[in-house]
Amino acid sequence: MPPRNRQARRAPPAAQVATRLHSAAIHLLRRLRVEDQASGLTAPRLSAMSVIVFGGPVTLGDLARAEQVSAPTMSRMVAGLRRLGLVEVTRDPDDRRVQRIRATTRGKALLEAGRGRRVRRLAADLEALSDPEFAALAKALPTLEAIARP
Amino acid sequence: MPPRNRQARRAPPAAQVATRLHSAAIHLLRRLRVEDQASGLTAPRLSAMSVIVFGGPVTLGDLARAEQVSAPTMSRMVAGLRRLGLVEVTRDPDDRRVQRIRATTRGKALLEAGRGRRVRRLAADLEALSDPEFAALAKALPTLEAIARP
DNA sequence: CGATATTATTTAGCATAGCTAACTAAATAC
DNA sequence: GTATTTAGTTAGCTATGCTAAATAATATCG
Repeated sequence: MPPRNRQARRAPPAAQVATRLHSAAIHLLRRLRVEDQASGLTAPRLSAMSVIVFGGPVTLGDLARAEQVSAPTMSRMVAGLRRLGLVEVTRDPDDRRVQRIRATTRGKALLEAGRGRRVRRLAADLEALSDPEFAALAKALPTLEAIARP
Repeated sequence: MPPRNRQARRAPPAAQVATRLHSAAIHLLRRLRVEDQASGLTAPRLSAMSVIVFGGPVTLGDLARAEQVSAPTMSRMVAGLRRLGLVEVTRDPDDRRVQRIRATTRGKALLEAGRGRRVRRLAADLEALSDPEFAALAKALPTLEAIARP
């Protein structure tokens, strides 16, 4: 008899789930991105602000690595955010080469507002789901989170 | 007695699922983005190529709307992709204002290769899941897809 | 039918975002 | 105490984003 699949019967292959999950993630975020216009910030700046706000005080190198851009690019971006009063930068007293970048109150508020718009839009769509659909999604959530940040 | 929740008992609120789903999608794609370096294309170009390859021949306006950028921005990007030999552009015979943009064989190959790298990486992570985790994810997939593109 | 409006795209010009190469300054190694 | 490494900046280039204005083709309407 043929070898069992990973699930007792007829589980879709991982490659197919990967393809569809990848595509769904792209389309989901593309759709939610519309809300970002209201923030008045560019996408790279919003993304950097998100790392700064949720990642506590970060160094410039941390930020560049997190955003997968070069140090000079991030250096300039932080300068821009600083001019806008969204972040403040102090020197590390123990190692005076490194900076500690943190969000100002205004910066936090701006990011939270933007995130709120995205999440509220998504939540509204979730409300429209049937109970079993919503339950299935909620049940898969921890696994999705594990996959997202290994 | 208190009103029942949407699920019989203790379903998480939509807002919480939305927050977590949003965050998971962001982190998932941020992680997979690493693979894009190998393509040699910038992120906006890869994204546009994806719309062109999967969306059949598209007009410049379609593309600009899909990518949520202005027409001038997309006009220039298409010119760049054309210089690289990744797309070709013809005029619509019925309405000579509009273009029909389509991927060349080389363009298709390049995009498929990049997508393959991302999907293989994701599939490898999915393989490491336990059977119930994988099953839960597979079960939630259609709902996720419905939410992703309304 | 011809003037006018609308639609699709391009051009011009500006700010931001991406890169590499080369520099400064501080900390570490030897 | 000189040499090396590490963190960040400066310079200079290309690409990506925008708005305003131009061009060209189609659609409208009187």
